Amino acid sequence: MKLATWNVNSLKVRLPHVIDWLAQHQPEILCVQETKLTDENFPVTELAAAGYQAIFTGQKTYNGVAILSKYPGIETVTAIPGLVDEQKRVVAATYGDVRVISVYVPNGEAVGSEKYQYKLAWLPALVHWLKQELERYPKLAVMGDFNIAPEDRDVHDPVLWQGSVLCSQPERDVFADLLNIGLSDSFRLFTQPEKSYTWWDYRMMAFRLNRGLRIDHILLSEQLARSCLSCQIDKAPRKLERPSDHAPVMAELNVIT
DNA sequence: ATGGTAGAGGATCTA
Repeated sequence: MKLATWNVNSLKVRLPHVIDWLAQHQPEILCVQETKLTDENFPVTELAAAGYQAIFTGQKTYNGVAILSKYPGIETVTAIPGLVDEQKRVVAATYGDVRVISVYVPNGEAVGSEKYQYKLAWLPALVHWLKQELERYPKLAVMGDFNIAPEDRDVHDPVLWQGSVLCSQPERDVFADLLNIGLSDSFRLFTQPEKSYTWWDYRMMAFRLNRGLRIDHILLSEQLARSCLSCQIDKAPRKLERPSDHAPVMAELNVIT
C-alpha cells in the first residue's frame, strides 16, 4: 500500500500535475493540502476519470484539505472535534482498517504574531484528537503539511532559521509530543540523503539552491510503522512549470488493502 | 535596497 501527501497550493492550478503524478505512482491514498477550493468546485469528475475518489473540506481562497483514494472511505470527519475553527484544515477517513488523516497545520507567519498564537493553540487540539484516534484506530496514518521542521537537519540553514517560525522550540516541542503519543516520523525510519527537504520558497531561486525545509510529514502509528518499507520525497514535480512550492512525500507499507 | 514569487481575486492577504 502506497500512501502519499502533497501540499498542492491550489488544486485548481495543480490538477494536471496531480493527475500525472497519480498515474505515475498509483498510490492507494494521496492526502492533499491547500486545495483553496470550496466543496462545490472540487474537481470530482476529473479525479474520477483518473481513477480516484475524494473526501474533502474546503473554503474560498485559503486552506482546504482532501484525501484522494482508489477505494471508498468511511467514518469521515472534517474538523477537529471540539475545536471551534473556521479554517478547513483536517479531514479523516477509514480505508479498510487503516485510518487516514490529511492535515494542514497553520503556518504561523512569524514568532509572536497573532497567527503564531493561533498555531500554538491549534496544535495541542490536534495532538489531543490524534491521541484519541490512536486509541480507536491502531493503524493510523497522519499526513500533511505540519509547518514544522522537526530538527536542524531538516533546515538548509539552521543558524539563519534558528528560533524562527517553522523551527521555533515551542513548535518543535509539539512535534515531539506527536512522537510521544505513539506516532513515528516515517521519513526517519530509514537512512535518507542529507539535505532532504519538502518545501522551497518560490523566491530567491530557493529550489535551485536547495534552500528548503522538511515540513511535510507522514506520521505512522506503531502498527503501521512496523510495516513501513520506505519513505521518500519526490522532488520531480517541483521541477515542472508552475509547480507547487511543496514536493510530495510517499511511503510504502507492507499492508494489503 | 528587510528585498524576492505565487495564488486568489480584483486591493491586499497569505504563504
